[in-house]
Amino acid sequence: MKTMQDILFDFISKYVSLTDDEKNAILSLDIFRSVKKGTTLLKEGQKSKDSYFVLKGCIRTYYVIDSEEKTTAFYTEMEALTPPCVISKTPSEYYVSCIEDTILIVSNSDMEAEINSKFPKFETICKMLAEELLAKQQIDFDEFKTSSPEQRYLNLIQKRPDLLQRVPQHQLASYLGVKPQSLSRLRARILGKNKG
Amino acid sequence: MKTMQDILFDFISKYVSLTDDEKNAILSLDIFRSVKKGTTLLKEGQKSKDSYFVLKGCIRTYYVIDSEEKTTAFYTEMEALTPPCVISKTPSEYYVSCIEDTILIVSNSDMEAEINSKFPKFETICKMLAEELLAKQQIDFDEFKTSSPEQRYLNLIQKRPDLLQRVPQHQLASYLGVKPQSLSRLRARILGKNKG
DNA sequence: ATAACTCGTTCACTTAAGTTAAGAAATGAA
DNA sequence: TTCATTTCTTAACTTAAGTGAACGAGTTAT
Repeated sequence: MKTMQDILFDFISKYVSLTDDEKNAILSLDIFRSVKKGTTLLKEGQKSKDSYFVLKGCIRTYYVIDSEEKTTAFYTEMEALTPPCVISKTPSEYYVSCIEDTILIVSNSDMEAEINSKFPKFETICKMLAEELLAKQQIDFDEFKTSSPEQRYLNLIQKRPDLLQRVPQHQLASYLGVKPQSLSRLRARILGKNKG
Repeated sequence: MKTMQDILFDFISKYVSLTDDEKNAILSLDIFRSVKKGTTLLKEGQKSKDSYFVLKGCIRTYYVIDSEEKTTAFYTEMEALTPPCVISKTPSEYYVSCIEDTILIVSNSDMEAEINSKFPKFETICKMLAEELLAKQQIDFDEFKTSSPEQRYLNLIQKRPDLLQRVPQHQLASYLGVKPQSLSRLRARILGKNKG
């Protein structure tokens, strides 16, 4: 049975190899955190220096626009989120909350700077991660722009089928860029096509 | 009158300060490149290690889907593009071409690795740039998801009014996620509203 | 147990985007 | 210049998403 630490180091080993010293330096930071379903990690208007890495569970980001929640992203196992407000050093424009009981790595940007100066290798990890995420997100954005809500939904079934199970429909809807009623209708339409 | 080199170093100075040695190391790479309007920098299916930084002019990325061009991004002065295929080391899914006579910095990922090992400071620049771009793109994506084509167009007028002047309508249309006819209609609609 | 909510679905109606086609205006090439 | 091509707009029609309302199923709180 893998511990959370094993999971973390397995992940990092995809990018660089770490010495025991470096591993201990990471562990000494005490960054693992367990949070209950429903917990809000970041609120609109708040300032924060925390980044999140999901080891187990699921978190989502959402805006409140005209007193309506607009969910824009889900982060599940092995996915990382650095809210834009951490980079821009301005109050957050959105909320981050847990939609399942979740185990996270929470890293503070000050702490990161410190470990970066001690172990330059971490700068390399972070750079690679950021570049990889940027490339991935570019592709996601391009797919979103070039497809219809129905295609996006079918695409989601292929790429992240787990989300359909673990996320409420109305949150999925805004993630797909439509209203919950439209997602219902769109699903009924697809079902009809497959039958007829 | 600013030279292209001045423009580059002014930009970098926003992130870190460079010694003359470091500046010379950059210049010795011979990275400046002038390209004519219409030049294709990257084709679908091609492999490449080149990243682009626009000093003057405008480049766009587009997919060809069902023999139709789908423009997904424009990069203008002081904006950088590292195509996903450079990160993933797979053939490119899209085209990159110049829509104006353009002056670029073209940097090769091998070359970057070399200069990174000589001057660790560059790793820091790249990391900051990547993180900043990631944050910026997250916000762009969120705005796209949470708004209608009309809102996106109005948003574009606010945020990148220059694009309306320098980019053909049909390229703007797919950038906004609609067909050219819909963009025409949508613009007529907005005009009508403003007249009353 | 019941009342109040939330969630997902459905329906009827409105609004806007996709589609097909046509024509005017601008651009480029011979 | 002239011819051909591309670009932009408009229009009529189709399709799908937004809106407001209603309903039942499942939760939560009292």
